[in-house]
Amino acid sequence: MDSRLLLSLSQQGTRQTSSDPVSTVMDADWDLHAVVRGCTTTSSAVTTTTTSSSVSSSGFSASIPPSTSSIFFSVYNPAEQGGQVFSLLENPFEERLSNSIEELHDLCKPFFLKPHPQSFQTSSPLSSFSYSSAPKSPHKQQQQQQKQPHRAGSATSSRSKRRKNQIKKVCEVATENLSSDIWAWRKYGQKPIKGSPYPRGYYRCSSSKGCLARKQVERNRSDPTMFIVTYTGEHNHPAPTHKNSLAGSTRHKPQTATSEDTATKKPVSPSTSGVEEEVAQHSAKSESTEEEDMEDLMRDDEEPNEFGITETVVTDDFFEGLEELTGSATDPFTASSSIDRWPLANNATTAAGGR
DNA sequence: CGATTTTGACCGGCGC
DNA sequence: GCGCCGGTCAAAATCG
Repeated sequence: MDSRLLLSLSQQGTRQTSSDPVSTVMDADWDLHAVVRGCTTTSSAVTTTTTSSSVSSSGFSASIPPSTSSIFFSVYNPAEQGGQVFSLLENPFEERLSNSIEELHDLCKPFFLKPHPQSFQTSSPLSSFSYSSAPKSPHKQQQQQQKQPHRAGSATSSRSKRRKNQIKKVCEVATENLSSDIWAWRKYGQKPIKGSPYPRGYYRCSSSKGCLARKQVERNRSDPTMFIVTYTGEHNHPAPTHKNSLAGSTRHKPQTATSEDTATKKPVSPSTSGVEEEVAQHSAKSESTEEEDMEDLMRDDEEPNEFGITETVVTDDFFEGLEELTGSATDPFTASSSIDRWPLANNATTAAGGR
């Protein structure tokens, strides 16, 4: 029902005070925050990459569902404390959208034109989406590669400096689209996050053993219908051509299962487990068709969008911006139906890994 | 039997 | 230097 495309590119040197680990990504002088919010009327209509009003000069592309009823782009430079907000209502994909997209594109140019020294992976849909920060130190990847069998002592080197300078891609994904992830993910942890009522699930790519890709899924506290998916690392293997062909795809549990069930079990979308499982279950019905549709669309396009529609490249100020957007600009569509089920998952999960 | 999830513990980055 | 907290590990449980 509510799908949004939230695009946020940020480069900033004057980083806003944020302790969020996400905020360590970029270093530059300006910040571009493009928020595209689409509100689709039906959950089945969500995924479309075809009408992409894409800003793709450097591989960045944004797709907007045709049924989008309203779109907001906000472009701001935190250094100036200001910004422009393009509000596109009604028929956003007509002239005005294109105009605004162009505007946006112009605004983005400085960013897009920056060289991409390090794309995440060429075969991944994310690659079209990825940006690269100064490759200061891919610590995490190194750590993972060096991963040692014993945690104590020897493990120390493997985890060192894992947080800093880590390249992350943050996406806000609607519940319906959590299943749109084409990759196979295996959950390896879950933790309650301070300040958030919802736990965060940690996933790694299960398609390939040495794959360094990581994914974190967390429910958006200000908009529980949305999930914040953070990708780190990169896949070292091509994306599965078809979801059903995912290696080591997740198992299927009967409906009784609280967690794994929908999410990881759907052969198609293992990505949605842990936190989002309830929601995934909730939307399970529509998923089959939805995904079929999407795959059709994907086939039409060159590359599938990993998240269906709602993708976000976010760095530093994602959550701040998010709060502003979802908070101040409350949209009626976010009142969710699936939240009700959340407590279940939450209960089941919060106990996990906590401390 | 292999793959995945669950979950408590551990480790280290980071802020104070 | 200390404590908090996020991220990861790995054993156990579970499932197909």
